[in-house]
Amino acid sequence: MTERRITDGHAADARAEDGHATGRAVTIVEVARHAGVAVSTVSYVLSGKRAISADTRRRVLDSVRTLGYHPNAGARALASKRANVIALVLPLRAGMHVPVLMRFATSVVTAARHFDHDVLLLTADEGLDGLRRAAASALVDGLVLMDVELDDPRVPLLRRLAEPSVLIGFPADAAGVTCVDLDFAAAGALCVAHLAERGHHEVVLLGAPAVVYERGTGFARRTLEGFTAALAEHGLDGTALPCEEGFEEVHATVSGLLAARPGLSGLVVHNEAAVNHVLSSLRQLGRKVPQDLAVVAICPDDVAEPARLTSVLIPAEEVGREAVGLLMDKLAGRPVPPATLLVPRLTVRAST
Amino acid sequence: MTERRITDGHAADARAEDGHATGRAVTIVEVARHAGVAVSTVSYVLSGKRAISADTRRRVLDSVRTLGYHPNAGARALASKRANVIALVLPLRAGMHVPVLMRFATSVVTAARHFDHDVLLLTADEGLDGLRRAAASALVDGLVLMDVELDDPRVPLLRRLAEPSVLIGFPADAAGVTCVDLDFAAAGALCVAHLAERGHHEVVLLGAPAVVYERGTGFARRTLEGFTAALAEHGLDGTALPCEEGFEEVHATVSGLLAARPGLSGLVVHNEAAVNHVLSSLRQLGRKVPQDLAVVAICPDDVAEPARLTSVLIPAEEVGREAVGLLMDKLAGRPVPPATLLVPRLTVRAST
DNA sequence: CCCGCTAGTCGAAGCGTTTCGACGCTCTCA
DNA sequence: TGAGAGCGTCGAAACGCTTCGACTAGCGGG
Repeated sequence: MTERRITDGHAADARAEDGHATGRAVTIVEVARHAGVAVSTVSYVLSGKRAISADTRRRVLDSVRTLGYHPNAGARALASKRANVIALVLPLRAGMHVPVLMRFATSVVTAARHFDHDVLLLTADEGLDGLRRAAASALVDGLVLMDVELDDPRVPLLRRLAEPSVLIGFPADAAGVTCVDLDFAAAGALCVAHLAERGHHEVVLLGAPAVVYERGTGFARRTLEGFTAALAEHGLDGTALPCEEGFEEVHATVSGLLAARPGLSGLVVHNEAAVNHVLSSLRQLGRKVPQDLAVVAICPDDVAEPARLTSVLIPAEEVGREAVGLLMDKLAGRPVPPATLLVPRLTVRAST
Repeated sequence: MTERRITDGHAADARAEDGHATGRAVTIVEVARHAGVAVSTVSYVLSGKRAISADTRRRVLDSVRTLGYHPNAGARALASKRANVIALVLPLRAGMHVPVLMRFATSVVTAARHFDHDVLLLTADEGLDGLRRAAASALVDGLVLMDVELDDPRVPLLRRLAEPSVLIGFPADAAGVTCVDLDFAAAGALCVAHLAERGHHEVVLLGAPAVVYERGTGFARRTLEGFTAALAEHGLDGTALPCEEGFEEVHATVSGLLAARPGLSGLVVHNEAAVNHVLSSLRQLGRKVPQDLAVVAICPDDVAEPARLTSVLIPAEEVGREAVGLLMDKLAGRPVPPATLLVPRLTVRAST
């Protein structure tokens, strides 16, 4: 533990008389008095749940503004049984691609704000208790979970929670839960179709590290299935290989692959950590992209863009937005589809 | 939703059997009845704010457990005027080093949980209104802000907010706010001391791009000061140079530097974007690290580690923990120092 | 022997909202 | 012309918790 050093100085307690920022909070009672109406009327003006005359509404809103009224979140939650807060459960497991995670997170926050909700951050390491606590204490109205594993212990808990939830990703048994994700099978197929269209006859999928497949992670497996099916459909020759993430391993894999398959002309890379190594490796081996070998990646835009890679992007923003939308539907009692697969889109750049 | 439920006396619910996860929430009234005590007694057992006999305490805690009671967060917040939630304000500006950001965030969450607080995620793009809203609605008890700019518009607002806050980083005018950060001056000095100890006599600091110094950014300037002072203290020869971030510029700077200072044997790099370029550049110029030139970096571990660089790391976890600790102190009315500087630590790797 | 303590418990008054039912109105239409 | 049907507003009852003051024992000191 690092000791801390204290610099001296003085905490000057500056507190300006600058409107609504400090001091005891304004309550709805004061607004009502100021506007000359009943408390309930103010509430109805603000919620719009009953008709209010234009004149009254204006007076109330004026008072709200001049007094700087903000409803007390706790009181509101208590009375309405709605906290207007959703939980975002983030993994902090290493190995996740952090920038993508962050994009998910911010898109969830932004989307939630559109529905006048805030976001409580839960980390996965608090485990089941965290979820239980947040739900049972009515701290949150619903949950969005990221990085769902195939056999995720949280899923059974979610099923029996009163609070609705939406998963980003698919567990093995998705019965009774709502899931959103990119349609990775379609993404795999799309890459193959693109290469087929470009006239390639022999293509290989370079995927996640072997351990990811063994763990049976959903998206890796689904990409593989889509890829394989599309291979057959388009009558192409090819196969899929796991791929580690260090440069040395990638280089070994790539050179082995090229030696074994002299006819290989297309590569699909679904491994954001390895994709740049693959390119370096090809360069070192004297293969030009796309002349000698076409490369399509399935990865976030901020990886594909600088490398000028043709890619299917991971639409983080869209997924987050969709997840929040679904959660809001569930909160409102609207029916939602159990599974939402976002249609992949391929962006052609310089690598094919 | 389960709206009605008539329970008389002992409620034999499915709830207790299946881990208290579903159905209408248990209230403190039910706990009190079950334990045969007054509601207030239950409250005091749970909060420890009054003496309770061992026997009563045990009975109450038993009831809490068997009923699966979780206090309602809204009601608690309303009655106690404490939400037990703090806000974490994250920038989503591009250009931030995202993995570091993430480490900050998780450490804040973890630390907050230690104090039985949760974390509400606010993104900086909601701007001042977000802060104002969260504070005024009593959604949160306090705020932790990251990525504070020198002339940050949020600082004046914070000064006048009733809710306490802690900044990670220093604004130009830090009067009236509480700040935490790594002690960059000490970090600069530490690098010099390390090189002096290794017998180097001439060392140079490669810092942030010139524009950053011109803008007078706090951490860059503080590193420079520490570096310069330490140079004098240890009787070393040397200077400091700004450093752009593109490879070409770095290469030009480095080769110019080596030409101008044939005696140069140590380099301190405080620029996480440029540090790898510096290494490549030295390699291209045929200088071996550490034989011909020793290099110390001030950068996150995940940059230093793969490059095997001796470095002073940015202690994200510690900063987050410290920020939360300070915020809790302020919430408890304990006095806190206006500025807390974390003592830097140097990790020796292969580059010196 | 009474007084004042302290430890342990209780009852009840809030905390600031939402929401339900009720109450006048004013219209409309039979 | 009188019975509904809205509309617009109000008052009061929740919501589930914390906390304050009060009360009862039991106990040591003057």
